Amino acid sequence: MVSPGFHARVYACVRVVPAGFVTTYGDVATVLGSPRVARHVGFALAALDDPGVPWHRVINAAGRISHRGDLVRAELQRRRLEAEGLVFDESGRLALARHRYRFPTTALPLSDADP
DNA sequence: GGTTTGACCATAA
DNA sequence: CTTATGGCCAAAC
Repeated sequence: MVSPGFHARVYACVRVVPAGFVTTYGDVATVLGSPRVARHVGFALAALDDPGVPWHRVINAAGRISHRGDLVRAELQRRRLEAEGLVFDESGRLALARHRYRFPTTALPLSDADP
């Protein structure tokens, strides 16, 4: 992969998140190098067509599921997260502080080029 | 090619 | 707690 598109990088990051943990759009964007492209992380996942990518482990900074109208997707996401042991509180949020996955500072699947 | 759009985020009121 | 606003930048049109 010599010319990784933005989507491909998003998928690579999400693929790293282990089961039982979650990450946020902003975190993924930050790991990719720009904390301001959080929207594109969601945009990339919206166009996702790879069952190997655990898209359900990506939530927003508030610890809630971003459905943006698609409640069906949100319910599926919540179900998958609960199946991995995550627990939502009464407000529909989950303990981000406990389950947030920390991306390694090195050895990320983005090392296609050196800064 | 410019314009629109978005599974967001931080801040302010 | 909620709503409003500005910013951001890669795809789709």
